[in-house]
Amino acid sequence: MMNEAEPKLDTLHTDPNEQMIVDRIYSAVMEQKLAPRTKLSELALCETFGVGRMRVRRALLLLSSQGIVDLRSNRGAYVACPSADEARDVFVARLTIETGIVRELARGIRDDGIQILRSHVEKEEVARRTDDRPEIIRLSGAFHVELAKCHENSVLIRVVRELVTRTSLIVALFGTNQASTCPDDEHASIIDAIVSGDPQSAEDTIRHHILHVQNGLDLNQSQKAEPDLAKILTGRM
Amino acid sequence: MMNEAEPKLDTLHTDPNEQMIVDRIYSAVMEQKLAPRTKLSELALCETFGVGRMRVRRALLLLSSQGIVDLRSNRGAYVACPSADEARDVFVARLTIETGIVRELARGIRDDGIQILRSHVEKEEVARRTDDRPEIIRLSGAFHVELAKCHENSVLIRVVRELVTRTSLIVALFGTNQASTCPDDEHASIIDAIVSGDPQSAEDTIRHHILHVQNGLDLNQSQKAEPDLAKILTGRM
DNA sequence: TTGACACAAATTGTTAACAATGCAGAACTT
DNA sequence: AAGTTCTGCATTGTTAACAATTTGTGTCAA
Repeated sequence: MMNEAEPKLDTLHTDPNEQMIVDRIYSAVMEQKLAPRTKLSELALCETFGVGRMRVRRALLLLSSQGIVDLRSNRGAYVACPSADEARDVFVARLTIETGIVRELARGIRDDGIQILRSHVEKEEVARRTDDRPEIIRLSGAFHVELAKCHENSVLIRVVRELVTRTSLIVALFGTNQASTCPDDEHASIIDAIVSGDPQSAEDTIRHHILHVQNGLDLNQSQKAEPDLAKILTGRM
Repeated sequence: MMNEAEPKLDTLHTDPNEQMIVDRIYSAVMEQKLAPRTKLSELALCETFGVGRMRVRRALLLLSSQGIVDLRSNRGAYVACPSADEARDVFVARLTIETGIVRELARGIRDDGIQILRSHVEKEEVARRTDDRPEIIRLSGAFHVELAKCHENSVLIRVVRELVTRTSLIVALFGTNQASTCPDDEHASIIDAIVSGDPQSAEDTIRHHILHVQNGLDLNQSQKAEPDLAKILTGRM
């Protein structure tokens, strides 16, 4: 029996449908509790969530359709391992979509939206002061989803959530030693730019921010933990 | 026995996987061969594609995750019937994403990309001259996907394809009597704006175009063929 | 005729068994 | 000892039967 690292997913006690399973894995990836290339065996997920194989397989299919999971025929499901090209695609797509979102928000945002964003940044600061690393990572990505939520557009929310999640995988793979998450005060700057009402300024700010994250990566070098090594490490600890 | 309109899907003779099934239904919806609220019974799809129920159910799940199909528990799968709110979301998302795409294309587009776009518009004109309505509809949507393809970004291509398909459903539901597809020469104008190299002009052109399509709809009125009536008509012809 | 109720048929959802594939370790050869 | 083949085990893929729900129909009563 293998004793590879178990996915860090708390067991549920309710009766979850496949969307709950998808969300749980989604969250785990976003919080970098599930590393790229982690094997997601059907049996393990069945036991973790207390459901039949069908539910698990449906959830895995949905996850694979969003690029979060790689489904390899007859070999199982693995947390996705984006290539450098895919990573670039994700960042370009984020630039395209998120700049559009903040430009529109700069033209008019509801007051409660601003409230939510500011309190979100506050939470980030708290997490940073208490050095709660998982929480920092989670909130850091969630901020961008909150921006999309201010737009109140179901399509954009879904797309941004997908892209933020994939960004987590990319950072895990290509991140350099330095702080590999969203820098400290840039989220606050984005809010300020939105509130100022200048679309161009808002666009520039978030573009700078996203590029900042991308520049913290090393997309030209090989990925961390190439397949063979990872296999060795998980096979025999 | 019901004698409702059969889905217009030619039978296949190869051994398709679920992605092929998804693509076929995708195409049928984009070409408006499958109307909203059309029931997609598992048995019918199994026979049409010559596959087992599992493949069909996986395909339907994928389609539902993209808003093309509504999966109602214990009642089956139906071609999606977007609400007016969902329709607005789709158009806002298209504005956000497609303006971003053409702005970037205006900053630099490969020559072969221009070639493809121009020959695409030519095909549209041919189809229009020969009054090939299904082909007009198909090409009209496909143009926007081709724009995304010029960007060579897998994420954006996928999202645009989804949105264009959903737009087909929306037009089918909310379209007024008039020409409910992309107007004649606006696609050519978009190409010209891109080639001119002025991002702002390109953005304005495609924004105008998308809004033009949206204005051809009647999103405030009730949808065509409200549920009850449709039920009556299909139940007893 | 209309409505309610009951039953039958059809369709979807779930489960479990089976088949097929890949993987790992043992045995064998060189 | 290194490499190769073989065999058994574990995991995934598929099928088919079964259960549950909805839907349509027919009967009956008001």
